[in-house]
Amino acid sequence: MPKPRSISGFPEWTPAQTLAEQTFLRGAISVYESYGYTPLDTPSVERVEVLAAKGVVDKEIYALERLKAESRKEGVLPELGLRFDHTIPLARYVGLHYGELHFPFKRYQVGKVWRGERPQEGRFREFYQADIDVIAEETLPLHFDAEMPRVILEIFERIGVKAQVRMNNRKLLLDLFRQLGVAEELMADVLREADKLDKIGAEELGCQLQGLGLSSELSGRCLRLAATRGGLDRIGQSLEELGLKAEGEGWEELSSVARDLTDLPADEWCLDLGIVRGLDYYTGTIYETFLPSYPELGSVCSGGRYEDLASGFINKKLPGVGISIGVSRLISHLFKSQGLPTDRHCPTEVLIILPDEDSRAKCNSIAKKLRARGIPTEIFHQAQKMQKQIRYADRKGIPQVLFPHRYSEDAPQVEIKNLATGEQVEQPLEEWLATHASF
RNA sequence: GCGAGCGUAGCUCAAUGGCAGAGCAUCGGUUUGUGGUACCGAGGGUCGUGGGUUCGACUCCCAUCGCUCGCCCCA
Repeated sequence: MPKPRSISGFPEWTPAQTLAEQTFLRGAISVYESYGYTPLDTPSVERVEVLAAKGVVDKEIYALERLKAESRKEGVLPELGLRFDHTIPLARYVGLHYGELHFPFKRYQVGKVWRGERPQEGRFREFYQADIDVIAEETLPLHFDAEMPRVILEIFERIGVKAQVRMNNRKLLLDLFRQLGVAEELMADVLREADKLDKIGAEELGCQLQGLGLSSELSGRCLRLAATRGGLDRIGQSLEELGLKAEGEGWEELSSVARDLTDLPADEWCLDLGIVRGLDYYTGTIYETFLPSYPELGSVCSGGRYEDLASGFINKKLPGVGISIGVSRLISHLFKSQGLPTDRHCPTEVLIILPDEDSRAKCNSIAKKLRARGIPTEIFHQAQKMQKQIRYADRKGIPQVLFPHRYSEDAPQVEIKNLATGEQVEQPLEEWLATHASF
């Protein structure tokens, strides 16, 4: 028999952790739906030609083949691969089903994606992403760019974790670095480095920029630009100090989104000219989301606007904007730092004690009433000592234990013990249900 | 692709080259209508795998596989 082992980069949680993760996902889904986003569940597998947009076949794409593929030849790519995000599948889907969709198309997709990376802290090869995107025909109102942070902040509010969405605009970013005098051929490298400001610090970034051939004066100005963060006024002021013009399409877009968000608490979002995003396809607003309580975690949720989502698949102009929560990275870090409770090992809210075999019918009838109220209920499986039955509930983190001993159809009295407080009440079942109907 | 560290009980880890251990977890018990704490007890091991050195290897050497953590990259 082979030894059971874990596979690097493929996280596997305990039941308690899985429950916490699934609860988070359900919470995210319910917020997404509250904004009208509709679920989409595309296959895990796409054709490699679809995944390899722009003709680039990345080695991080996992291929899918039969174990004994007859067709495997030297130099011939496999036909199928596992999706590495939800955006490419969405583009393919929209291209294929264009005629059946109503625009703006607002969809969410929660599921696993796969990347053949070298795993390390916070980087997995299989992980959950929870995406929302809006796709429109021809033009997509900027209102949707402002909706993304609203939705995301609401999800983090649910789990009681402070979050801050930082936004920038690709056009503005390019415009400003050009104004500073960064040469076009260096732009990609400069931006890639500028994105690391938070991670490596100003001093190291300065060295890297000069290493690229920037003068010390220019690299200093790039540093100041990348470090610019705050509200609209603050950004405008900083640009003025740097002698840069706050104008143009990028500036107008970013300003408009910012004005749309003025009702949100000031510490939950900001503009940040150091946000770059690696993806080539972002063309407008871009987002990164940070948790102030866990600065070491980096961005847990990012995305942006793209002018042409599906142009490779259909001859239409379909702009979109979307954002994606890196659920696995987030969750695993919260587990490590006790940021998410994992005391519940199962969904059970109430364990019904089984005093003896003759009471089983009675217990079943009580359980049925509880379940009808939406209370996850289990009956202990064997008429064992009470202390064993209660200990079972305690170890699994089941919050309430119900003693059916006095219960009868004529006098439906139950005793219910709260294991957290040790408090025990005796009252008619219906009466207890009326006060505990919703967990 | 590059680099570093680590593989011993379910988990976290000990063990000068000389009998394989602890804590936690699990299970049982401390007189059976009430958990957590405490005490007593039990089960559980091809020391990742293969080779070498040695009277003798968990320990030293080589190889291999795996895991972890960095770098690169991150559509």
